Amino acid sequence: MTAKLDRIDLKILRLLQKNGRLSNAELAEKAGVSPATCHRRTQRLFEEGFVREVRAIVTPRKVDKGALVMVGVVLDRSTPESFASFEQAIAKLKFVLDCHLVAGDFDYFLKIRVGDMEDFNRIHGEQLIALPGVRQTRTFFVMKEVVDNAPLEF
Amino acid sequence: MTAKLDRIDLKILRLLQKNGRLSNAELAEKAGVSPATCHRRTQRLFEEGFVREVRAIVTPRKVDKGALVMVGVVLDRSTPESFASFEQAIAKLKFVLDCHLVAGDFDYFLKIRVGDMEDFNRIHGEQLIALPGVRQTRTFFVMKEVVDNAPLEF
DNA sequence: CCGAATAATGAAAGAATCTTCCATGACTGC
DNA sequence: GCAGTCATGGAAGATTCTTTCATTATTCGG
Repeated sequence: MTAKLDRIDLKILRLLQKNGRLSNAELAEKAGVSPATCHRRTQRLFEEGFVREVRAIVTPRKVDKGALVMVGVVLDRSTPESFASFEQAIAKLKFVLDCHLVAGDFDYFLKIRVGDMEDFNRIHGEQLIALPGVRQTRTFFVMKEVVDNAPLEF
Repeated sequence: MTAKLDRIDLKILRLLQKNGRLSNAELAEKAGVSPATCHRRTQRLFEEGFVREVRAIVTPRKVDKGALVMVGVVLDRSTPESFASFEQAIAKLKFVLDCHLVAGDFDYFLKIRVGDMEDFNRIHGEQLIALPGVRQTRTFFVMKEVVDNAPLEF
């Protein structure tokens, strides 16, 4: 990383992480280089995949997705086919923000956003426990979002 | 929500969620309105907080943060002071992406990004178990990121 | 159903920005 | 020291932003 990114690249990355809609002119000024140089640097950071995407982050509560739920999942069998089948199915569920295969007491951890508890209970009964190979789930309702999706520090 | 956002607003929000650096001209064309109207709509969506922020999402692996760990935390006491103290301390730890107070077997769930397991072990020993009021932690190393930080569907 | 008031729209235009070209300066390896 | 490579910033035409304004659509009381 340090081999590929100098101080200016890091500055651009951090600025864009804070405000992805900065104009090239503003970015250039804040980074301390000319607009032309800044444009080239930024383009490279995108092309080489340092920036995966630039995304507007919508306020969940404003679009009726104010409830957050963490769910631990245990599968019936720990076979590659079982995992693949589960992962294929979960990728289609739009309310799943995170799905991670983990080592420990669970097979998967899910992070789910829905409108409210009632909403979740319906989804849990109709969609989650119906996923292929699910033996049991453990639900952790989030009562307070202390830190949610903090920007990456580097 | 449906009362405040019409079809065009929703289109703009979804387009910006997919590509936060779309120019107003491109946005206007894709949304099917004039640049002037699109500009006003977009400005309103920002001003009224429908868009929390626009952020470049940096590829974790590219900046030596390729390892993801979920951690369940149990505190010694379940008092308001105990929670407040923990939350205040955790907000200062830059490697913590998520920290949520949950109902269930744990008090908090953490989502943490570090360089590798060794990195995590040092952090766990030096910083996590040293947090105020922590009785025990349970670590779930992420072996595969099936879905990470998916965009909100609405 | 009407009409007035309010709100939203798109064309237009000056200001700002983007994006590329190019000449210059800096660094590298021999 | 020197040739080759690379990064830099100025310049400028093309594009975009952002506001103004006249027009159209919508709302609401009567």
